[in-house]
Amino acid sequence: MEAATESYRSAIIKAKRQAILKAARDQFLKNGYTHAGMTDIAYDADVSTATLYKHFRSKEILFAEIVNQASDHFKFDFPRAVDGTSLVDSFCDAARTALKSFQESDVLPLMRIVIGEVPYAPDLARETFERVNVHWYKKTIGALNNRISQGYLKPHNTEISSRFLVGMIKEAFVWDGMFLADHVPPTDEDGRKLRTIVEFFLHRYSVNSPDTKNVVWLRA
Amino acid sequence: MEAATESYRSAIIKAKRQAILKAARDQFLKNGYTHAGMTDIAYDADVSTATLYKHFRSKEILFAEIVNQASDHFKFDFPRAVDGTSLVDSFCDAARTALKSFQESDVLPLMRIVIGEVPYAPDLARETFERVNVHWYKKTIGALNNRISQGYLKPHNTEISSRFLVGMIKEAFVWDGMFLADHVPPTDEDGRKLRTIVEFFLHRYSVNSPDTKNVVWLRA
Amino acid sequence: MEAATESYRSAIIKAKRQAILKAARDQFLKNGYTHAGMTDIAYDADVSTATLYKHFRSKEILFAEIVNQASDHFKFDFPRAVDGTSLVDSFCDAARTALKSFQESDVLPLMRIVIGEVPYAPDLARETFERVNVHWYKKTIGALNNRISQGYLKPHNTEISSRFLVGMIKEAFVWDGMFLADHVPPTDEDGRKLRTIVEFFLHRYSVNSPDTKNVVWLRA
Amino acid sequence: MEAATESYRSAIIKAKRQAILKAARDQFLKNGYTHAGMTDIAYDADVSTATLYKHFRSKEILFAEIVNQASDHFKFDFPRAVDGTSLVDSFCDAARTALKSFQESDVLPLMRIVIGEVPYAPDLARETFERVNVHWYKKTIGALNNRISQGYLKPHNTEISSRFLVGMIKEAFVWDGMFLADHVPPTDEDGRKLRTIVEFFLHRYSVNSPDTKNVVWLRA
DNA sequence: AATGAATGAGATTTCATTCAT
DNA sequence: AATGAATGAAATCTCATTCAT
Repeated sequence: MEAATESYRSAIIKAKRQAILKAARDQFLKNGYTHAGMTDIAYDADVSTATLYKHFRSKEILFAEIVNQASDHFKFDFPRAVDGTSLVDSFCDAARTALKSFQESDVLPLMRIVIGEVPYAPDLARETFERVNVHWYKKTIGALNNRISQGYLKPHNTEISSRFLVGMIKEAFVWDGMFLADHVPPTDEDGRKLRTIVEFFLHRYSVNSPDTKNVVWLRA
Repeated sequence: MEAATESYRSAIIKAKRQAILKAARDQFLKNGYTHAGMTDIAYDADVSTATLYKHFRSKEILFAEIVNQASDHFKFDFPRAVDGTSLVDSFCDAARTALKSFQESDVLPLMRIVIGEVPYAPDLARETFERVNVHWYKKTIGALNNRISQGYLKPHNTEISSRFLVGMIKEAFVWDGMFLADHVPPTDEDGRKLRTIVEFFLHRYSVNSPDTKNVVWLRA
Repeated sequence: MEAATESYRSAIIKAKRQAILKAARDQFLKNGYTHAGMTDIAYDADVSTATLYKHFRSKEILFAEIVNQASDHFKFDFPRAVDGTSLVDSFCDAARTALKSFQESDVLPLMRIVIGEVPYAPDLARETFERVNVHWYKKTIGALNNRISQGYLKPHNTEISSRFLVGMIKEAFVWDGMFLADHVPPTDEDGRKLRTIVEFFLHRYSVNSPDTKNVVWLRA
Repeated sequence: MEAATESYRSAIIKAKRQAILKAARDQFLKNGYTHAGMTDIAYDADVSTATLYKHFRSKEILFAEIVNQASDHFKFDFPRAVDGTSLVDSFCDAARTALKSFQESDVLPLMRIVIGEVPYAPDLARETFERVNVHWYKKTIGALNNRISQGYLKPHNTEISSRFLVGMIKEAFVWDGMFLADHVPPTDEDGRKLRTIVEFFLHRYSVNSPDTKNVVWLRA
């Protein structure tokens, strides 16, 4: 009986925690860090401010939790290449997976806030950078190394080339959204855009792209 | 005499205006938008708050002025290619020019704040985006078109390729600084890094890089 | 027990709210709307400004509350006529009731402030007008209609005659107080003044005052 | 020559004074006393604040000047009765003259401000009361005494009866405008309204209205 | 365990008036 | 005589956090 009561209670507590997190996320997304009020968050979560503070010792901690939760959501794995898929298609699939996860995790508007708070919460920014950006690099590096060992790509420094690939993808799909609140990523042409990027990338690194070792660049 | 007096007075006024702008910039850079206090700015500029408000009608307007000033500073022109320079070198020069202007204009830490304020000052963000990002694209497009018309690059859609080039440069030199407050751009290896990017770019678009029209990508 | 605690707490809250209202009223009456400071009100009510703002979201709302409270207090009913009272006496009683309520509700000095704020708070002014002036008219109209149906007054348009009666009473007892801060309504002679007004009124509308249908006004 | 220059200068000074008064009036009418800024007034008058203060030592004095100017404008004289006019018509003419002057002097919106500032500027309020209200009474008393001495009205205390007459007129035409910013005095039916009031008044005081000395009021 | 009223400290902004030029 | 930039003082309001109940 006691045990049942215990677990019932803890279920309620967990539910409240979730309600707080949801309310906080909404507030942060709507109003930014500073203008999201703890009082409002508590009100939206149908909880007293005291309870809110029982769960999260400070606003900063609460915000960090939200951001970390979102960046957890961003942790993705590239899909295995389906047999008979062209190299281009398989890279496109991989890129699409990353982008989809990025968009669905809603991490971008939170990143905006994190970036704005860099002077005040540098550690959180660093952590977010690790969880989002570095994660993306690492996954890409892994995939590239994999293709190299399978003989599809020329051996090369994938730490650098991964940056090239991710850099182009972010430039095309992410950077604008940093500045433009209502920026809706254009899902229609995504396919073509991604394909262009991937082909550009393979021009250099695919094993069956022509060698350029002896090319002498023109003068200009 | 009158004119002299007039100019002396207006010189003082301008000096005060500059003092305010400097104090404000420092405060914003140090504390971000919200935590930079108008009182503190006035104090640092050795001016009463009332005077501060005579010069700038609101905090928002003051901040916008600072951001616009910085992004004005970012307006650069690519250098003309010196005769006998290799294509690679000339592209590296151009990229270095942009990066140098970017770093010297101190626009990055201000962009952080602008991004944090996107929900509250979307217009400022959009304007900054235009002045910084779009400016960078346009200059690059111009340079690329120039090289194409001179026969150094294969004809192609430079709207897209410029994004590739800028995207890789920003990934290498800018993006990290978005999140890391104390990020000092590694000026030492800049040369090598830039060169790698440029060479990667030329692999695809230089007229004397091998054609890949008939390449059939492997399956994977 | 819980209920008791609850009611104890809520009693304190109500007390604080009352303290705020009292302090605010005093401040407004003493200094007018603009010169009454929220800080001072909070200080007088022995409460922090934050608490003050928890109770009343803005100065405007606080003021409106006070005005509405006062005009609620002004809501009066004419006394029933005691048997054997002369018509004059019963009208005087009625007028005295209205005046007494008006003075005790302290609505006049608040009306001064409301009037001063007409351009800024037109709705409050309109509402006050309804609650005070219109209320007075309506009660008077009801009383007049009542006397008409009982056969004491000639049938006539009471919408108009009520204005006459109220207008004369306000001219005699209210209007001066609009302009003169320390104006103490002269309670001594009230009786005589009121009686004169009432008799003047009955000269025209009492059933046993002579008919003037065929009077031809002199030329002048 | 000197004299001419002198008079030219003083003409300019007078013009500036007028510009200030006009700008100030507009500001006060638009924004009320407190929110009308001296800086704005100076700006609108195309004059420096220092010059403004040369002309009017303080805001209070400036405001008083404006109000007094308006109430000067209200100083009217009843028209002489045209031969062959009925008593009613002549009273209506008189009342209309007063009302017209009241409306044209724009004194009402200024009176609103004066009333709002009673706690802060009691002397101005008292003076305005004298210039507007008392002036109105006195003119009316004079006219009434005149009619009495000419044998048109029964001899009586005109200090009291003037109040009755003015009170009813103000109730009908002024009072509402005190509270309702956009209140436009209904010029269409003015005639009928005024006539009703005047006839009501003459019922009691005209020499050829029936005597009521021996009327015994009913009981109720 | 939970409440939510209360808080201290600080935010931005506005004002009538002065005084060096 | 005239300017208008500068000011000190005060205004309203908001915040994350605490603590008596």
